[in-house]
Amino acid sequence: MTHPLDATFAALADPTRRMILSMLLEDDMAVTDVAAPFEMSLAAISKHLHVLAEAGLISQEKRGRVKWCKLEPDALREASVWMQGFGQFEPVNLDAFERFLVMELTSPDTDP
Amino acid sequence: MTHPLDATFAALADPTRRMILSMLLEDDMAVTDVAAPFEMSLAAISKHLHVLAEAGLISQEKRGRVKWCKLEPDALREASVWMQGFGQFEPVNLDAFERFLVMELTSPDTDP
DNA sequence: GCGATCGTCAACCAGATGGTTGAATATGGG
DNA sequence: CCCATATTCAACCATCTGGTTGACGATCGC
Repeated sequence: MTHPLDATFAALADPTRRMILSMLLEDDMAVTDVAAPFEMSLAAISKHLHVLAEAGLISQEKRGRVKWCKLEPDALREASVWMQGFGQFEPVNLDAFERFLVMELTSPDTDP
Repeated sequence: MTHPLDATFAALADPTRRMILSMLLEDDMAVTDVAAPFEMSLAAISKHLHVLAEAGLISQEKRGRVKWCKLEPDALREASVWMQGFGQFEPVNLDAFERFLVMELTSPDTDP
């Protein structure tokens, strides 16, 4: 997996990771707090965060015991630009985004 | 893999598949013609096209012996909307898109 | 009808992915 | 110093992925 877009899209292909990104939209979070709402182990979430960090979608900074996770929205720009080339570029619609976020957050993320 | 966005992003995570989409931007193509520029087998390309079709990114219509592949850019809209929520991205820049396409097309897609 | 062309299917393989558990490494608090 | 907290590491496992090859079913041209 050499092209940066490979890593970006692969990272976005997992619902747990997309959920994490949505959570980080609100505010920076510690790893443990990121993991709290999920049913999987902390180690699994740690791996997911590693994937997101490798893709440049988040950054992580350790302060004391706590590793803080921060959204890096710039990493989405290349992917966004790539995708936009394929459609009729309607203006960005944040209301639609809110709807999708709600859909994501209300749909079962782990296993029903 | 249940959420539609899973399939969309997973399909986009492969450079061969992104290349195919770029090719279909130009015009509809038969499976054999899609496969021509790649070094992998026809069966492999057939699988890639299946993945793209499952994700709704292309449609396929068989006319006679030939199966025509058509880009379905609408399928990118949900993914695009989802992504756009993460940043204030500058207005869509088609020149930038061209640059990325060129990068994709000039960078080795199979194995250097 | 026959042979060539178009495309998929099936079986197989190596390697990546997503999860688990248990041990290990810091760091902070009292 | 000791214990609890925060996070990762290592080993392991099942499943998915992306590729191969060879056989197969359709369809076209003649």
